[in-house]
Amino acid sequence: MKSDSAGSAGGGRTRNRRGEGALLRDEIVAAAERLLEREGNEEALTLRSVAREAGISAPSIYTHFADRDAILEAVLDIAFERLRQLVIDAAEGVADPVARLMAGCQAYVRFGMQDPARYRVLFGRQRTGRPEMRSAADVADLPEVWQRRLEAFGVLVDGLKACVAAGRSGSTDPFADASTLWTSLHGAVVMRQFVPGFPLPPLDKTVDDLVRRIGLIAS
Amino acid sequence: MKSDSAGSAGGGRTRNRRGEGALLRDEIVAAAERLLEREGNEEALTLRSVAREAGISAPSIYTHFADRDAILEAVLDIAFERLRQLVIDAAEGVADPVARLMAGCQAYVRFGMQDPARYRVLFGRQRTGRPEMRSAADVADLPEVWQRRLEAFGVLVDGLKACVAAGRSGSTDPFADASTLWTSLHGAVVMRQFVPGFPLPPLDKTVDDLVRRIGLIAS
DNA sequence: TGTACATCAGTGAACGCGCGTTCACTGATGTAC
DNA sequence: TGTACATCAGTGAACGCGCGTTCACTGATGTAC
Repeated sequence: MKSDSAGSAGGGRTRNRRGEGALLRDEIVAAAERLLEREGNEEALTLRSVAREAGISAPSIYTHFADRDAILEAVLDIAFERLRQLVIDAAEGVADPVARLMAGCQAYVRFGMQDPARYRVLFGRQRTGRPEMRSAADVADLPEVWQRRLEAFGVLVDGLKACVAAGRSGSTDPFADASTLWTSLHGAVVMRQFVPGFPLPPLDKTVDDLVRRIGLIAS
Repeated sequence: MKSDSAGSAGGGRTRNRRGEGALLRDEIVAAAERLLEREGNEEALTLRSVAREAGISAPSIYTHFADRDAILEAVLDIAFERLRQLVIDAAEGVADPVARLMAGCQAYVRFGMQDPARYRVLFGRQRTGRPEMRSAADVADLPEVWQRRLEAFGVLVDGLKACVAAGRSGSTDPFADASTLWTSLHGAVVMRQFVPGFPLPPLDKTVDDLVRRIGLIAS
């Protein structure tokens, strides 16, 4: 039944009008997103499966993407933007620095839990192009590649610094402690997905503990 | 040059004598291990690649393993055993409970960093067969699947309990806190592998901080 | 001790599959005259 | 206003690849008589 060409059931898409070929690019990305959400793993995103999902032939992809990896890159960008927005929105408007930091962290893990496939695209496997560097005390010190993608992390660093400034945190190296907090949140998310039956504490409790303890928040 | 059959260069293995066919099983597992170490990722372990590495034809695998997944299972068992042994060895003989807990945690992350592919086989991707349960206060409460595979985790739980008993930890729920410590160690390891250029703190410093802060060790 | 035979370890060729990528093409649509 | 033509969006068939798995087989080795 499933065929390589055309939208498997009934309709079949009508091709874009002349000059509007670029629209297909968005349709392809949207198809990739749907597929990622439905299948739940990155490997399901093959060039051919994306084409099928989009209701076009496989070669049509090449008009808009150089290769399979280019599609994944596009999905990656969207995912980073989504995460960034969620974290920033959650922190925004919260005045108390501890509550603000907490809200950002909770939003981060919520994204990871509710959108596991997309989270895994972001942080799940080795990527190519890994810039190296020695140290940093601020997000602004990071190479541009990191900056673009880790704005969400910046919220975390700034949040902890604000807690220190307000005398609510005893951290003497907020960048380092925020980094450790970040990797711990990451571990909390991915391990919950890896061993879903294991009796780990409720995630929001864990996040609360991690922020207070790693962030050295005075109780 | 590379051929599907025989050991690509020169020799070619001599087949086992009658009655010693089972020896090939170990050779296959050893080949899978070598391949995993060399290639660094689980996906490199295909039935055919393992056969090539072992210097045998692909169908020969079926005498000893039901299918591709069965090979991976064997590798998995070895990896769990290796991790278990490393953690237990590290903790053994250390009298001070805090130092003992610390030693176990350092051994855990050392395994993860030095043997990333093997670590990823253990904790890197979703697995089939996920038993569910609500809560636990002790490793003994866990289903057998977990017990067999998480003896290393048990060392951690016991270690924290010992700290509490010695009045060195303020934890009121050692199982939960040990769980959080575990997922945090996991995050520290995998994130360092994912973003190798990112200026994260030295891992042993991070482990020290995590144990003291999440474990509520009195300073 | 010699020989026929059963058993065992392992092979080679073949299958169908989905993949990424290429190529020459088709047919609708806008544009120039 | 009518028509030839260029352009553009997208297709269908084909390629070679490595994969997991099957099947009928081969040839050495131990065993029964």
